[in-house]
Amino acid sequence: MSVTIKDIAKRLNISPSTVSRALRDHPDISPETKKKVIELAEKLEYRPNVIARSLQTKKTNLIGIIVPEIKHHFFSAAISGIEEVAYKEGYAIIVAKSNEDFRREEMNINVFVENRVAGMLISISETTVDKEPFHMLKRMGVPVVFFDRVIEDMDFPKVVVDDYNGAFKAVEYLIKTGYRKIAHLAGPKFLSISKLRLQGYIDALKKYGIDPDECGIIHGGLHEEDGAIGFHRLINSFPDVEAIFAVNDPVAIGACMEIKKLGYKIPDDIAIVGFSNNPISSMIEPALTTIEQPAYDVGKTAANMLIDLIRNRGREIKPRTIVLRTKLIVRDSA
Amino acid sequence: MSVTIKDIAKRLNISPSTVSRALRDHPDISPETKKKVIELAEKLEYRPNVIARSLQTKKTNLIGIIVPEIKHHFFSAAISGIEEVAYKEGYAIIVAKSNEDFRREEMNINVFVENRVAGMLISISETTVDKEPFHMLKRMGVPVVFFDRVIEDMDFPKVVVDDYNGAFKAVEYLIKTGYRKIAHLAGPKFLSISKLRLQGYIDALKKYGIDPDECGIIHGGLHEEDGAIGFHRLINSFPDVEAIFAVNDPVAIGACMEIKKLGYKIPDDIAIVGFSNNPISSMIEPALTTIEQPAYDVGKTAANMLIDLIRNRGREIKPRTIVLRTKLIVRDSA
DNA sequence: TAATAAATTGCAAGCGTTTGCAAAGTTTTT
DNA sequence: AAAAACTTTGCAAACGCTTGCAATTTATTA
Repeated sequence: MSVTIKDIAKRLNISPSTVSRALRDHPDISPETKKKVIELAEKLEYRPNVIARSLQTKKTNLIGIIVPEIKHHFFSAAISGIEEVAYKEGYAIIVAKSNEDFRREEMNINVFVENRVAGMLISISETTVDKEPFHMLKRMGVPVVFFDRVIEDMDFPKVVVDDYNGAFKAVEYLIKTGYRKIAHLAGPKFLSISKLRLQGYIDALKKYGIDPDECGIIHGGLHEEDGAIGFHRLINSFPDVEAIFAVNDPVAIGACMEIKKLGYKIPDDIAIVGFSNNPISSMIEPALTTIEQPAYDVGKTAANMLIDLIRNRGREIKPRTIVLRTKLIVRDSA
Repeated sequence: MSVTIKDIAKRLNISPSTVSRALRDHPDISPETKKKVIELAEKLEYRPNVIARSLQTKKTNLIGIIVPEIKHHFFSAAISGIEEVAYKEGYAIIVAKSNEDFRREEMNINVFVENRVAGMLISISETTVDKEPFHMLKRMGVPVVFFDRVIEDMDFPKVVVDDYNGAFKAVEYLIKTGYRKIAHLAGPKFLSISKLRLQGYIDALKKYGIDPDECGIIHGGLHEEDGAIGFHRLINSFPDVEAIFAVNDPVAIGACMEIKKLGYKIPDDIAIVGFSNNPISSMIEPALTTIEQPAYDVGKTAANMLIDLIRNRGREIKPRTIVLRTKLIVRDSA
């Protein structure tokens, strides 16, 4: 069906090895044969078979990406960033989503291993507790970089945003604006990002002598509906809440909708700050004050780290964590 | 490094072929040897080498996806849908973005061909005019399905939304609500979706005896900024515009921002309808009336078609076009 | 009991490349 | 003119798996 190096060799009465070398511009081959080979290859529309090459060289140009969900803006922007550097460096990306399900995550990891990807970029699901699949990757020597949602105590490199500081800045801003009763709509308890944002929130309150226990911390999911539900629970337990720091923008927006529906005014009755700076957040009414999270850069940085890792295989590289800076974007909701 | 079928064979004193068959549960192999093989494979953490298998079987489990941009909601949702069915059917997806650049699109196509993907799902860039790369795919016999942004006169199967009808419905709704001077912020001229939406707009006007030439058709890009720019040009040429139909939500939203900035009220001074039903559109103020475009379903449908194509290779399948229905979502902007 | 059939297993080739090394041909050096 | 040194090409094995067919072993039948 498709033309191979052998076909070219036969038509030119030379050996496959010569063709192979000619096509890759090997210095051993004379200019004339190179010319002949390349011309015929073009004429026949020869396409190197990467699969055969990979089998031989034991290398692939595939980078595997696992994310909880593709269509969430943070992840799709991160993937876009990864794709950008992967493309420039000659890698292709293969992406899988876990749907926040650790079993599916494990399946995806297996598929990637079986496809012998050069390395993986992983953002774990919120249900991931079993670390065995990741230990397996370690044993197999697969280069892995975690991004955003990481497993803290595994020594793979990580790229995260400064969740703690971002949260701290957000809450500090609220305090300085004059609020005291500042509640937190927190994320899933086991997720590193939730924990860090929660801690930043708590520490900011403490720094200004506010007792977190009297403010209201409501754990929930990461989506809009969780914001609405969370706000309901909040307003029941802490009717005198003045401001809210939400674990992310969707939750903040969900809460906003609910707040407005219940007839409160933002920010006059209740102020609110989100986290992520989703494109949406600047367009809602009132525009959401939030923490900018450089999703695209997270992707690019993680991809660059991974490619370094892949290329330096052998030479030991110390796993390190890169923390990208967040920025407070003040708009109208606080 | 990693353990192979041969390793298992050697340790068990049997032949590689037996191991191969045992692992794939071939009926020829006795239950006892199967058991031995499977147990040892697990103990040694054997992982089949998909690359070697692909080389042998001349099949891969890779589906290539090319989109103009990953982070746009429509595409990320479509990719999510594709991933869903691909996962279920045992395929992995490899995704590349063209950045709306036809040269990069061609590069991506080549990479996919060289990786011998089982098939491709393509949504073309807005700069694509040269069809040669696609003819090449045809010559090579690569299964391809276009989705959303298609090349109309190529006989690959296509999955699109009913752009024409969606546009028609949107404009008809505006007319029935009482507007007459209805302008159109159109997309890039050569894109099928632009053309169809434009045609739907024109035909709806004509049906009700309105002359499109007196309403204002402004061509531009597909992003927010294009909406702002477009509205500016519009209001200069057609100061008495009453309503706007925008080629998509980002453009509509960009126009909204500008409209509000210039002090007009929506929908009282100017009504506006978008296209896509981006998540954003329900959250802005006023909530955007728009046409729902089932992005996730487009992805799923296209993936299913492609997999059919892949599996039926040989048996001729007539390329056909599937048109997914759109729905008018009435909210506050019109 | 010998012949036949069925159940297991192994041999060997092949998928399309790459690559170390040998072979042949050409040029330079002594 | 022979030896040495390049230059250019080809041989053959290898990468890890699959598979048609032959070989072996075991069970069945006449």
